[in-house]
Amino acid sequence: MFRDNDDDDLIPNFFVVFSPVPVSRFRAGVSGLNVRICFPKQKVSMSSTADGCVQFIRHAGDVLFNFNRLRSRNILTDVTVRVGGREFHAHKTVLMACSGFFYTVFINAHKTDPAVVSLDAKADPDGFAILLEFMYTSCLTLKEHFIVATLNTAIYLQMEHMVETCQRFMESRGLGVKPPREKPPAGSAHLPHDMTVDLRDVSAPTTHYAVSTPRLPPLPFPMGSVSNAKPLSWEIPKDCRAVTREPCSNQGGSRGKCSSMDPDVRSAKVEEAEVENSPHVVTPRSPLKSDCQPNSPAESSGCSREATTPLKVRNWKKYKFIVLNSAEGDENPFRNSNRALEKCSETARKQTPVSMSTHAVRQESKAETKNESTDLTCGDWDKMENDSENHQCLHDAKLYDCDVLRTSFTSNHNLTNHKSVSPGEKPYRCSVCSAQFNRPANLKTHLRIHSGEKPYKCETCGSAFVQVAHLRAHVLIHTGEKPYCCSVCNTRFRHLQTLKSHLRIHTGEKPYHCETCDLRFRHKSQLRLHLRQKHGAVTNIKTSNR
DNA sequence: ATTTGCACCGATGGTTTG
DNA sequence: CAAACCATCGGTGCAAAT
Repeated sequence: MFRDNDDDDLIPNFFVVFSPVPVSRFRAGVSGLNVRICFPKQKVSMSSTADGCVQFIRHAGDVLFNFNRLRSRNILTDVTVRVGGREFHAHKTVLMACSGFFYTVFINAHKTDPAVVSLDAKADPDGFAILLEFMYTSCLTLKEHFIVATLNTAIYLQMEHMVETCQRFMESRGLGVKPPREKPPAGSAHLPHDMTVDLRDVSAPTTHYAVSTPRLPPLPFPMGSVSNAKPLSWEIPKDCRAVTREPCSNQGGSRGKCSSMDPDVRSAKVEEAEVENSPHVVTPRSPLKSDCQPNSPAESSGCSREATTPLKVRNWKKYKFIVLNSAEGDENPFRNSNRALEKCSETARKQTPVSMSTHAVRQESKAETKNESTDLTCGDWDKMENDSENHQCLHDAKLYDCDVLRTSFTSNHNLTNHKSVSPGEKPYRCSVCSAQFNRPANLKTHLRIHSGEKPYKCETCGSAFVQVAHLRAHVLIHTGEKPYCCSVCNTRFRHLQTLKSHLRIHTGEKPYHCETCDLRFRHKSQLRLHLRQKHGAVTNIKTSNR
């Protein structure tokens, strides 16, 4: 079963190691789970190899962690493993990468994609749960109650490092193992003999077929008498004293290779195994692998729960909103966005006229402070779908208008406050540059420019910012989030201003006007350049429609 | 050479909180 | 009601793409 993590956050799948430099000196972007990093060669000092390869030291672990989160939400899981009446959803690629058994099943199932794999009854569901968790977390939970189940299942799944680890665990606890009651016949394969696989035809997903292993496509190596093979089984002796067991040929050889091996060679291999593993104790060996079968994940020297506890990356929640959050088991984030929108709308109906956008974001902020999972909020919807007409209805709250400035306020109270301080009144003056502000807070923010104070630091790269909004915009680089979508061409942008600028391509708007020669430009930089080249100065830059 | 996207920065003002 | 929080805006410069 899936072990829920203490921290519900996802972590980005990259971690850049470099000396603090101005963020403008590099560009980084993420598309989904892929990261693209471009560095100017001379600007950044970083951890890299001589050939310029940038190593993302947490990448592998973070990717695995994200896979685990996907599994927990049943997103893109493409196989159901049935073990002892229990069902486990997982990703084939992960199973293949960790288990020789699953590798064999899936690599040979290219024509009939198995959506359900039923394991032999000898595979223990508790043991499988432990091993499955290991596959996704790199953390193997060993308990005496389940050690035999784990060991047997590890053997069944051909996870040799798990087998070895289970054995070491048993030895360390003074537990012993009995030899199999029946010595497997020579040449028997390690692959469980009576595995059944339900094959679901892709074109007819509701149809299930049950076939036995021998009817699977050919294995990488000859299987020999698969149907006669007996899976290994150990039992903890009642007296828990260490006992010996006999070498098993089906453990020491390659998967299914013994049958086709020259008898002399096979004999030599068995003898070699016996010598290597002492006369009485044989460590189950991993079957040889085909060319591309991955190694079984090995125990990390630093393996511990602490080591696998993800570092909290606060702003990863934003990425989660778009990619992975939403309700359990729902693969479409936008569907959940609608759900969240409905929730937001419901809330809006109950609210007095306040800004739902701000309100929702505040709720998100609160929830984030409490480290709670939050739904996509109205504000997030704003960022994701700027053209949401339905959303507008949420903001049809009663407004209070200022007839002088032609602005609106959501409460008469704020309108009164507004009128008490008119824009011509800026009583707060900067002692350094004499700039004036209408609020102390604005002056306070301004003063940071002079003091150099940048209290908002990015936890990922260490960049600091004067305003928290700047930090929020910045972290989008790390999360890869591009919340602003062009409704015309679906191009996504990280910043609203960029989207607005982009939309001019579709609308044909050219708001920057040269009054001298009546030329119009889409970007201010174009106008500036024009003025510099044609008129020799940068003056009177005005925009229309503003 | 021009267009376009990106990121940072300073500022403003709506809203909430205590 | 002051302080704080927050979203948003406009501006700027840079660099990649065309």
